[in-house]
Amino acid sequence: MKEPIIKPSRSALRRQRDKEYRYQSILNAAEKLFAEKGYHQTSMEQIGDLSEVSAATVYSYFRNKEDLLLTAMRKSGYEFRKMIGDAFGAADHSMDGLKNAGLSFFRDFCLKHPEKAIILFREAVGQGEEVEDQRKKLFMKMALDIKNALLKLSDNIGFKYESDRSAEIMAVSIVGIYAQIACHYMIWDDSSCNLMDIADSAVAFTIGGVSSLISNEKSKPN
Amino acid sequence: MKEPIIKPSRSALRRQRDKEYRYQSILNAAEKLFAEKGYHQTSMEQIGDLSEVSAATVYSYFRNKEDLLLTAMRKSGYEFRKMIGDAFGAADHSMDGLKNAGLSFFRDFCLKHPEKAIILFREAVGQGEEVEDQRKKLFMKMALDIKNALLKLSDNIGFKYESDRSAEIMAVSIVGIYAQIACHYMIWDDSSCNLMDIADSAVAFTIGGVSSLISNEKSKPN
Amino acid sequence: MKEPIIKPSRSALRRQRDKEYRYQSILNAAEKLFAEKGYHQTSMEQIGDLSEVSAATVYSYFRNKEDLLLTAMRKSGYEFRKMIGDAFGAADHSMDGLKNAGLSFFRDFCLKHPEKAIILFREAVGQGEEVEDQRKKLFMKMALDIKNALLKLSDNIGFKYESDRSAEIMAVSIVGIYAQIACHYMIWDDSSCNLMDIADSAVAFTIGGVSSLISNEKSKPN
Amino acid sequence: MKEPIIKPSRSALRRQRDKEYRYQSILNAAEKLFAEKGYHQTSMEQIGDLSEVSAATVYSYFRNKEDLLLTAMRKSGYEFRKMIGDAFGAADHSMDGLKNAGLSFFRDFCLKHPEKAIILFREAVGQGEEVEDQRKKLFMKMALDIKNALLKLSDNIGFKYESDRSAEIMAVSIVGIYAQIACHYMIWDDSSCNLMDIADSAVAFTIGGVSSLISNEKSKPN
DNA sequence: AATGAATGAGCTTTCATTCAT
DNA sequence: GATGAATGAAAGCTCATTCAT
Repeated sequence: MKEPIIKPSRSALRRQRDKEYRYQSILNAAEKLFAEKGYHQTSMEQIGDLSEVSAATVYSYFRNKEDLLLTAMRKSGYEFRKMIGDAFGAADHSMDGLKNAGLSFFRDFCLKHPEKAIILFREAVGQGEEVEDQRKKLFMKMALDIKNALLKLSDNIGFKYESDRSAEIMAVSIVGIYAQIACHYMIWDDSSCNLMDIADSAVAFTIGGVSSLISNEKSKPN
Repeated sequence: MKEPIIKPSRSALRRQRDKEYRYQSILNAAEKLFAEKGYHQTSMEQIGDLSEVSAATVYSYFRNKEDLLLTAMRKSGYEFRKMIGDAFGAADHSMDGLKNAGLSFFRDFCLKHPEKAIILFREAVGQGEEVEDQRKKLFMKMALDIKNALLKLSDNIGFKYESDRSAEIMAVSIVGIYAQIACHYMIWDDSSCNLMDIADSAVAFTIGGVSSLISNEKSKPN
Repeated sequence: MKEPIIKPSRSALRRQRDKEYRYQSILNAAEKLFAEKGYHQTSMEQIGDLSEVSAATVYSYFRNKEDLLLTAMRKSGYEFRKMIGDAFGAADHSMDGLKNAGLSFFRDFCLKHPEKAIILFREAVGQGEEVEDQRKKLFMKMALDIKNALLKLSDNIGFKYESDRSAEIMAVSIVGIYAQIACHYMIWDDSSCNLMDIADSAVAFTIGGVSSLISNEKSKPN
Repeated sequence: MKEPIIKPSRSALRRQRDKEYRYQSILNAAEKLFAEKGYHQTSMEQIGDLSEVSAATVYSYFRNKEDLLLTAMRKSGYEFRKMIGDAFGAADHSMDGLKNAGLSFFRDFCLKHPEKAIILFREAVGQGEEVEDQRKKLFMKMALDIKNALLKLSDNIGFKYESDRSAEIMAVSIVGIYAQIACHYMIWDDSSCNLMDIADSAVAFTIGGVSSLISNEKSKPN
């Protein structure tokens, strides 16, 4: 049965647009405040103030405060993964891709959206069951992405890792490296100015670790 | 004039011992609960209940709830550093020492005191200014320890890193790797059973990264 | 460009009125309880109960418990001063005005609002720095009002006091007399029935004191 | 039956003396702190600290905190009454006696023991049922003393007041005057330097009030 | 749809007081 | 008798969340 196509009226469109705009401005406000003052130190009223609505209105866009954090985290996670994926793909899944992905993380993610990095690596940590559960899922996906990239890479070069596990562990390690470097040099000790130099070293370390395992495998029979 | 030497009475000694015991049992209770239910989900009363004192008594041993977290974090941090330092030193600051330190972290720290790892890597994160400040200091010390170990290592082998910075970044990366592996395979996905296998791989990755940079340096003129 | 005139809607007006009503009923409840049971013996919850709101609501109308006491004190102080001022003015600032003011204090202030007198002369005393500071300021204003009345009075009669100080001291004394009489015969020893007889005597004493000083001055060669 | 007379041993005597000394030093500490920081702002521990005993020891000398306040108040009250009585008696219960008593209050009581005045006129006010009850009794006794003095005075001069009540009211008023002047010029506005000038005026006002009523009576038939 | 207002549900914290030693 | 230690009992206060308008 065909649904009658209702052409949305002009005002309905505007309303729709306004709504979307509100949603974003609230979310942005939350991100900003969570990153700046911390999740617990931010009240719903402050989020309302910054996004120019009342605290009650925030509730018609987000289930609750936790939902705001979850959404912000998911969004950041999504961008993280996209960035990594794009960078890796752009270099045909080569070793250079791995390098690019690492540099891109620092250049395009951390430096451009520090608040996202802070939420992902600090504010979403230690905030109770539901958040932790989502964070776990997200980080597992991130690790999986990297693991797949590593597998593709080895495929391309024509070697394989000792085990599937091995690639996974490397992936998890890489996530750890990036997270810690971001935390250390951007969040704690504001070295934003020369973060890219640091990034170079960190990426070199990463590549070194990966290569060494690949080489090791290479020399092995089988 | 001779000061009378006040020999602590037997009862005073016992009281002293009792007090120390209380202090420890409260701190242990807090660690356990923070790790199990989360910092914010734990009330002072629950800590009192578990350590068989009243909440008010908890306050005569610790300034406030934050103080408990800080103390727990500091303690965990201290043990982390000691473990790493001992393991590295036990192998004469050689490359094996680096390996031992890594394995020791997983074997003697994570598996034996998972609640300490959880506090260090999860519950102490995202808990406001003071805690964050202390955490930063602690993690910087941890990174410094590892950096110094790396420097000693290179001295022993007779090579040096491209720069001081370079060693530092490796150290920070190593902290990141360990933290993330612990989080991933122990906290999230309880693979405690075979954590040591995972540890092997992670350590291999670490060693690979370090070696590669050392080798790279080696091949460089000067 | 013309600003659109925002006419407050009917509902907004009602809300405004409701709010004002709430504020008053909370303040009245606090006054009643402070006077009856004492400031420290009254909890925020009890104030909420009596004014039929929750304790949390009390906090959205008053900063804290102290704020309630301060407000109550200020309000009582304002009414005290108004009453005295009116009574004195109504009799053209004559000696009769002084008398009227005294009688009015007992008749219209103490007997009609005993809780206000109790707050002013008992509950606001000895309650810490901020309250004491405000109380001091209030009582100084009260004394100043009376002093000015005394000065006007002497002007009217054509005599002057030995010094400005002298009038001030009389004023302070008068405040003391009224406060003590109220405390003694209304708060402690409920003689409300014949408080006005007592008032007559107290006022007579006051007038006597003032007159005597005026006379003394009169007889002095300027 | 005759009690055997036990001659107290030397050590028992010393113990007795020590105990008395402790009692006084605790009470003094409490007076000092109550006057300086306020009753509620003073904790038992602080009282202990200042008198060099533990808070628990304070409880073997005084029933509770309220008891300390009550004792301090009673002691101050006793000295107030003694001072007034002596001064009045020293001048043969004449009008000069009244004057002396007033001056003595300011000179020998307020200036010498400001903390006593503060406790009597500020800290003991508004502190709950039991304290208020004792305070009432004390102030009634004080008023009665003065009333009796006034009656003796009128006897001496050969006139009488309109009624017994009349003398009582004057007495209460006088207490009020002294209390307020002390509060105003010593506690609030530290005019200790010239408090005696102020005292002169206040006493003059008092005497004026009394005289006027006596004169009034005198001129009346009967 | 937006919001002012109300509140439930906690939580931390303080202290006077007691008691075993 | 002195005291270190423990605690009961509140109290003040905050905030995420709900709901009537």
